[in-house]
Amino acid sequence: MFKPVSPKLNVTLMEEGVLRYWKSHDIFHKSMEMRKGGPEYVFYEGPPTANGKPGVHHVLARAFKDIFPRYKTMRGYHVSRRGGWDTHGLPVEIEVEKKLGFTNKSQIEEYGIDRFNELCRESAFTYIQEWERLTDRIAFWVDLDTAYITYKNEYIETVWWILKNFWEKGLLYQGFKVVPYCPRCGTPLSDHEVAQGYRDAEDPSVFVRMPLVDEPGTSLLVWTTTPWTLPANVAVAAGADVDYVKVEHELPEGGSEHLILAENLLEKVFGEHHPRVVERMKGKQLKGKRYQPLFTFLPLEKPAHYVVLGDFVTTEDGSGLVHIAPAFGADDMNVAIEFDLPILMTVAPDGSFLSEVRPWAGKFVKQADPLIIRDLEDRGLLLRAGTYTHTYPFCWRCSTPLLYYARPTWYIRTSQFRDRLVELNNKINWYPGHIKTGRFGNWLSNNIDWALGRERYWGTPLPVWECESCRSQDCIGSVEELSARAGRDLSDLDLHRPHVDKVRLRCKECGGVMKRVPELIDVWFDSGSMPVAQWHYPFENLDQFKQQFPADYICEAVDQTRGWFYTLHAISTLLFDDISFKNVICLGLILDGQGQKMSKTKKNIVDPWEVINRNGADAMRWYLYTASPPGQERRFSSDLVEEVVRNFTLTLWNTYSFFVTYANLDGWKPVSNEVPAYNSLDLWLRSSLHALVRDVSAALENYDVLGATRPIETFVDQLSNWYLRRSRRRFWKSGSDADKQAAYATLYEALVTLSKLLAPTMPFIAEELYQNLVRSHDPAAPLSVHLCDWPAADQAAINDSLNREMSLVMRLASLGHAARNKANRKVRQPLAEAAFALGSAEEAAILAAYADLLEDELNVKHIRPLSGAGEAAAYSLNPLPKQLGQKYGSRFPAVRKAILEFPADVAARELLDGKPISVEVDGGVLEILPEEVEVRVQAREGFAVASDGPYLAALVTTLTPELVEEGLARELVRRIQDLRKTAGLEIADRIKVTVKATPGLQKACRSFRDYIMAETLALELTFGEPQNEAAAASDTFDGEEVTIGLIKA
RNA sequence: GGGCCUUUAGCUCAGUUGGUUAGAGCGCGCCUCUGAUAAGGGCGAGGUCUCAGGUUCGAGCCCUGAAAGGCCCA
Repeated sequence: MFKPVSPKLNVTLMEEGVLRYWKSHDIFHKSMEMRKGGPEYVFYEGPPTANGKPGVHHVLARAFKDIFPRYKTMRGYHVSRRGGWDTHGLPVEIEVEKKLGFTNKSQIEEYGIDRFNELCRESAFTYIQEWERLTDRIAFWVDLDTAYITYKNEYIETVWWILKNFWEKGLLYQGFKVVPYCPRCGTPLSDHEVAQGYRDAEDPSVFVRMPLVDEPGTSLLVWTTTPWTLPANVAVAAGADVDYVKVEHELPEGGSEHLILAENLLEKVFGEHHPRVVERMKGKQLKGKRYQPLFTFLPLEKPAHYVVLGDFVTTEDGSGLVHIAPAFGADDMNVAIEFDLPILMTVAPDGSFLSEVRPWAGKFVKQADPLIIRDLEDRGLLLRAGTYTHTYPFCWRCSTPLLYYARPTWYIRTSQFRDRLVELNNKINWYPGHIKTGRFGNWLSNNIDWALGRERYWGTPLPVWECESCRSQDCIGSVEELSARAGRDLSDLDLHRPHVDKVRLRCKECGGVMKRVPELIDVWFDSGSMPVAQWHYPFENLDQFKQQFPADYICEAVDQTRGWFYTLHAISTLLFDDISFKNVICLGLILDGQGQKMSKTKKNIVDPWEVINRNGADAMRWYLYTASPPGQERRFSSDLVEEVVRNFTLTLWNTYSFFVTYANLDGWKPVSNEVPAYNSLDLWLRSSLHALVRDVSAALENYDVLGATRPIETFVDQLSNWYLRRSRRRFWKSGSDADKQAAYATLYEALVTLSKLLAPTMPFIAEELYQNLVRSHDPAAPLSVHLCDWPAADQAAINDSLNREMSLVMRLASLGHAARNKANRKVRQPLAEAAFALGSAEEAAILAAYADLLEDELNVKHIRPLSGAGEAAAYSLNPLPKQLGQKYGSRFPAVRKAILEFPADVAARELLDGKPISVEVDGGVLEILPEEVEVRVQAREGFAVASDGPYLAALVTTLTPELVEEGLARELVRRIQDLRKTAGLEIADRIKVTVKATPGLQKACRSFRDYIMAETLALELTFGEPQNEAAAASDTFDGEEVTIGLIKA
């Protein structure tokens, strides 16, 4: 016996039961142990931060992460999937700051970094239980017991080891990074803070002459809205492919000068009557031209004041020549690094000019703007000054205009590896493919050095110590090294601030005291180090690391292209000259039902628990897999998930429930030692099933999630709504013949195979089916579907022509139904004949082979082809453009015309017979093949017809008294069955029926007495007034009246 | 401003190397089937395939440009 299955499914109850089963049998760990010794499949978990609640987007990522480890396990791979937690960084600090009511960094220092970091350590796991609960509930199998944690000393030590490696290769250096900075608050602002403070602002707009050194009388015309940055100018940037012109500009005081600017901006700068163009050139021709500096307040340590090229140069505004002050612009700084330009720092951290900038020393830079403009004017360097309105960021706290301001920081010289990063990226398999050369590839080929330093508290400290006296620096790569240098055992030292800051080393150069530099490192370096640091490599676990590097598969959302995807790739490239992941699925964002991004402020966040509690984790997962290609953003609402349950889960469930119900009634058991007597429907289903196994397997091998899921939906639909619908009678009939055995065997095979195909994607329902269908009869079978081997496609069962035949039969059935509808003949009324017109002789044979099936489906007594001679009233020809167009190209219109002018009935006869016709085109004769023309037919009067392309269904709708009687009998059966249901009888209960009917119906009832009794499982059928104790009902139909009573026999 | 993605029915999405009549599901209306079904079937309403050019015998698909939306970066 199978466990009885109700057609009603309580999804959450079922899933929770499965969860308990997995837990009590420790299935997850068994799935890993079982495959020990098998080939390794490596999955890396991109560590989430547990200081916020998990949301739908986390379910998305976790759902996609889960598929392949499960699939590969079933394929025999050993997949240890270690979890991980990202614990450092600003988000954690901000939460703690909020809790403490802090608004700036000095409060943290007053409070004590020690205590502050302890709170951060706790806060990092505020929602750990939420995460564990959700991870568990959605059946993301990841090993959280052994999860790596980025704040552990061992983890940090490996990160130090990596940094030391970079240090020794000369890749770690100190430079400047331009950040949005509030001069009043004295602090840089994060992107998030900057975004809050954009406003329209009016700034100066000045055009300045920069006279060329080697071409007297010629100046570059340069535009800026921040005159205060001009004293820090070191270069002018031009666009390589921008068209520039040299113009002859008349001076008001007489004479003329030459100015260089972008051609596109001539009119914007000078108006319609712009000066005469005397020369044209591309930006790259300007490269290297030297000009006289506007100011010389600061000494230059490197060559400066020449034209460089920058891809950020546009011709929207200004002159197309961009003034470069590396200290005050991010683009400017990148150019400075690229061209090795000096960086002139003219401004103090409070926003005032340094004393070296003599005329304006101590003045706030924005207030100095007018003075600088006047100075330039006095020296004849100003062409024009005006104002310019644009959006500009202000401090959200104090409304001071922000300055872009260079702060000293540490960099990793990743740009040195730019080409290698790109090369290695070519070895990575990206989904969707465009990320590889698009968003990620572009990012790599424009790689700039990684700004590593952070002036914060909770994170991995930069292990660089600097000598107080000689400024020499050392990088420390392990605790052991630190102990040795410090001259004491530091193995118990917490490597976080402030403890590590207290460690002083002796300078190797001068014997002075070395202190650690104040910076932490970018938290992204932590997670990017994860392939190495999770194992505390190379201090231990050398084998594990080797075995688990690189990853076969990682999966995160698209926002990680410049996050984790990049840091993983950059670190492994610099460290090992190798990739760290082979296949990656890059997910799109989740939007709400209206296509808006989910955000706390919009209050449109969908709580995953709401969805899970209502429709279950399987349905949620399935929706995420099937809704759209993985890389695409997807709308999400719980209504859409509910649709999955209704259309897919319940269809599958009810097929399963049907099977179990009848298998139990018949005492059917799975047997494997004999080949069932399959009928054509069985063969078709098995052909589809094994094609499905083949296709789903191939899709999973290719990381094609859509291809691994949508075909299953189609199959389940056909299984339920065609195979089962057409096979029901085979299960109903009493006894146990070979045909019935074949039906059971086929349906059973389909359901068991489906449970395995669904195991990676819908792990719960897969398990539920498997337990009842397999485990209940085979105690020796694996404990769980997730411990099973992946099914193999039986190539011999796959028969493509069978699939084509059946889809023709379905199409004809559909046409038959349409014809019935048009004739207003309901299906319950049997009809004498249905005739079909077909496209070829071959198709006529298919019709004959499936005549029984169609007769049953359409409730007609006889199925046959439409006779060409007497019944087809008219033919028309449809020249098929695909075939003919490809064959004849531009001659197609003429060929088509010739075919349409050919006598249609003559052509039809030949073509339907499989013979070609000859038509004359442009004086030549062409042979047109049957497969190149579709023959359409119209039936003569007297049929109810429906057609579709070459196919036509024609019904004979005239009714004989016998047909009418049979129709009535079926009506009666229908009503008795309804009554059985409402009376609450079991499917197999036998009944006694009493019928009181008007004469016509009573006569029909007598004629079809056996049929009625067989259909309704009636042991007795009597005529007369129903007894009092019986369930009874009265009804009127087709002009007849009836009262039915029934009682359980 | 740059890069990438998206735009097909009221909604969610398919749409093969370009083929003339652009599909499915949900929702809506009418009809129908049913002792597995929360379902199924048929018919209908609902489309300027975002727009404009171009290539082609033929464009939802290819090319160019534009618009709108999204993400990332400035």
